[in-house]
Parts: sequence; C-alpha cells; structure tokens
Amino acid sequence: MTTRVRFAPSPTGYLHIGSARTALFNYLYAKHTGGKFLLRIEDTDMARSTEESTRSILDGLKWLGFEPDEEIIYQSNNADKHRAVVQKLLEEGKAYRDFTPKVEASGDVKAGIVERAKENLDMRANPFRDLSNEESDEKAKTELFAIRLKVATIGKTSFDDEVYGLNERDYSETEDLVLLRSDGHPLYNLAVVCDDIEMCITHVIRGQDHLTNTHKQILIYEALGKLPPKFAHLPLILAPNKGKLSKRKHGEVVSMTTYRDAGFLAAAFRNFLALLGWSSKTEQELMSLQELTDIFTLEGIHRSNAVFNFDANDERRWTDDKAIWMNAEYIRTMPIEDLLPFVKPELKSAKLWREEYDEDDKTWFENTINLIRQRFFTLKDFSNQGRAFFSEDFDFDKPAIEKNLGKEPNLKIWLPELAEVLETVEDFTHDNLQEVVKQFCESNGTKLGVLLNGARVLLTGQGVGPSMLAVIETLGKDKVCLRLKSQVVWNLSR
RNA sequence: GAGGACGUAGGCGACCGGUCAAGCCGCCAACCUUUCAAGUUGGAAAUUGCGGGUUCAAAUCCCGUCGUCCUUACCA
Repeated sequence: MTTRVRFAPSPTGYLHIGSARTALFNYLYAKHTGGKFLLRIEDTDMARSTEESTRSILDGLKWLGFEPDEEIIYQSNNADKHRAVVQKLLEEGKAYRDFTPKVEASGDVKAGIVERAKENLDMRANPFRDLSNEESDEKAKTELFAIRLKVATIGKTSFDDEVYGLNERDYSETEDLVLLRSDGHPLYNLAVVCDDIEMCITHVIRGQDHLTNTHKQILIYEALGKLPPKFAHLPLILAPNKGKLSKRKHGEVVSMTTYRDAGFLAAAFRNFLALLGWSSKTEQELMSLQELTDIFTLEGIHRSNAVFNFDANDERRWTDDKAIWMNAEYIRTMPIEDLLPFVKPELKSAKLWREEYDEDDKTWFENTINLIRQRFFTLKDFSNQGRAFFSEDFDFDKPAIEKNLGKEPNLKIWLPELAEVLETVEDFTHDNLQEVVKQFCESNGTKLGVLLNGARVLLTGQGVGPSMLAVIETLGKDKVCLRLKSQVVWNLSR
C-alpha cells in the first residue's frame, strides 16, 4: 500500500513556522516512501478562516516547494458528508442528541475549562445520553440539539505513536465529544476523521498538541468501524522563553513569507527546519531536499520540544542565527548557476537588473556575483550591500566613512591621484593592479590597507567586502576612476 | 483540578549500560592581512534539572521530586 500523508492547516493566519515544518516532514515522509503528499485546507471555522490566509499558506508552501500530489481538498466542501456520517451514527445508536442549551463561551475560554474540570464531573452523566429514540425524535421537532458521540463507560483508547510510543487513555478521561453543533456545523475531530478516511490517509503526521485529540479521533474511527491510520506526532517549536511561539506575541518571525521576503533561499530554510525536531544522527547538517528525502525516517524525530532561538531586540538576530548562517552558507557555496536565478529577480525588483547580464555581460555578472556572495547572508544583500556593483547610485555607510576615511586626511588627495595612475594601467587585472597600487603606496609612504580600505568606501560604499583588488578588477577601470575622483563622499563626511 | 509528554553547554542536538559526554550555530582568540560579519586554526562553555535506587559500571534502566510544555470547547 502506498503511503498517503496530508498537511492540513487551518487558514486562520499565515503559514506558521511550526506548520511549515509539519508540512516538510509530511512531504519528506511521502517522498521517502514513494507515497503521496496531499493538502487539505481545514476551513471549517467560518468565523476565523479567511481566504487571505489560505492564499498566504499556499504561497508559503509553494515557496518551500511542497506542491501537493493531488487536488487540494477544502474541508468546508465536505460538510454534508460529515453530517451524513453523524446521522448514520445517530441511527446506529453510537451517537445521541444532546438537548442541553448551548452555553456561549465568554471571556477566557481556557480558564473556564479549568474551572469546570475542577468539579470533576462524570463524563457519562449527560441526561440525554440514554433517551429513547422516540423521546429524542419527539424533542428534536421543537428543540435545538448538538450530537455527541456515545463513548463507552469502561475501556480505553490506545495507539502506538511512531514517535511517542504507546499512548493509552481511559474512556473516563474522554467526554462524549460533540460531533455536530446545534447549528448543524460539523466539528473538527469529526471532520478530520471523515476526510482522512475519504482521502485514504495512511499516516497522520502532525504536532503533538493533537496527542489527546487522537484518542477522540480513534473513538470516531471505532464507531465508524474503520481502522485508524498510523500516527506520528511531532515535538513543538517553542519561543526563546520556552513558551508558545505565537503569531500574536512574536509577529513576523513566525511567518514563512517573512523569510521569503527577507531574501532567504527555500533550500536553506528547509534545511534549517529539517533540523528542528529531527536529526539524521550523522554529522552532516547541510542537506539538499533529495538528501533529506533519502535519509528521512520517523525514527529520527525527537520527543522533546525545540526552541526557535531569536532576539527581537537584536537586529542581527531577528531570527534564529543558525537559520541565518545556513542561508549564508547556501548563498556562498551553492553552484553559481543555481544561485543566479534567485539573484536576478532580486536585482530586478531593486531596478538594478540589466538584460546584458544574461547576454554579453554574462561572464562578468557571474564573476561579480561569485565575488560578492562570499560575505552575504541573504538575497537582499545583493541589492543592498552589493548595489555599487550594479549602479552608480549607491549610499555610503556612515561608520565606514569614519573608520576608513576619517583616520587619514591625505586620502582625499591620494585617492584621486590613484585614479590618475590607474587610468594609465593597460593590464587591469588583479596581479598587475597589486603591483601598481603597491608602488603607489610606497611612493606616498602609506600602507596598502589604508589606501585600499579608503578606496573601498568610495568604490562600494561599504566598510567591508571582498578583496579590494578583486573589487577594482571587477568594477573595471572606468567606474573605479570615476568613483575615486568623485567628491561626493568628501562632502558627506564634512 | 485532572491526564499526558519532555528535561544533555546560550540555541540545535549525538552518545539509547562501559575510554577524558560527538558535531553544528553562537561566543572568544590567533592566523591570514587590504577590511570583514568570509576562510583557517585554536579556546571557553555541560558535576547530562535535582534526589534516591539497581549495577562492577548510568546521560543511558527504575522510583521520587522540581521545572517546562500540551490537552482537557457546540475552536481548530
């Protein structure tokens, strides 16, 4: 039997980092086993579900490269089927009508749950549980009712989780869960089970916050006379304070689209995500999607929750530093031809792209990207820090001006002079330039570093970057001489 | 309140009874030297939450304890 797994987000916000990892693991497991990866949008909560969220989630998945193998299922389309199933359970006496008036949730829902739980009520004490069919039918003509599953009094549900092992729960711990709301709306646990059955799901891989739901769902499977699928629950991803990582509290860092928009490579972020809650148990950490799918197993999934580490007060650590490092690592080590397709749109959106980069200047462009990528962290850096390589219109970094130009007043004279010298250079390549610049330094009695780093600011606007001689060679004689003579920066520093 | 899960350096995490407890990120330093947030090399950092027990031997097994998290809805 081929494995069929599904990722089933509810569209009540953008694609959360934890959901993204759930999607990843589902995807990896499907591909590893040669099975299918399916997508189901659980939009049954009409009050909170939005189309915008659905779009955002789809965008996030697309960016990560997880295209479903079959048509996307929208759970809300199956409501009639869900109701039919409940009707059947009702007729079979496996469910019953509960005429207790609905109590509207007010204030803190969680607190209310805890309060009620303290009373330690008998879960089977519902007065309508054993109403005769006749009485129930009669009452149903005039009164509203929810439909609950009739959970047996004695016994327990159990399942062998692929990650957490054997889970058991006494029936007495589980209430007669509501299947259908009094307004006829099917509830989550029912909908999930019905859809998973219809989609022939073989493995349910989801967050461990569903561990107790699983017991309820197994009860539904049993009532339906169906065999439950295998379950694999994933450890949670926590915030730095080990609390819940929430959209409300933590904002953008948890959204997938943030990373796409911040210039992350999907490959890098996937790789980072894979290492959160799963381990290959080898020392290799950099893995392509193919490598990940090859070695991914459910046994490698951890039981302990992982912390997504970031510091909202530190600009450089706005997200997990390993994620940033991973992205930088990909940018500077991936095959240049694989990187270029990502650089192009980035430059385009910054209006720095020129068609020649794909044609006559292709070699120059490749060499340049190859040179500057060594110190970049995100795709954004190509259009920000790397701007001077593609445009005359670039900014000068203030600290760089002070550090590299401020200490040696003579630079204001030397740099234009250097331009004069460079203009006469025929062989404008690294080694020869080195000789020329060295000689220039000697005759002026200054150090190579002072001069080159001063030039760095005028030529790139930055205080740091690749080897200056390589930069000079890459920029070419015209631009170099023009910028070295420019007075703009000197006026700025005044 | 109840049920459950988890607990190895700041973070991710190896080691699932047997040498000085891997590796990665981060941090620090040196080197390179024309800078650096790159590269190379090195370093600091964990009495494996705590306390018992089993054993010749425990991070690894058992019990307790503390802490954290999840669940406990006519939300998903």
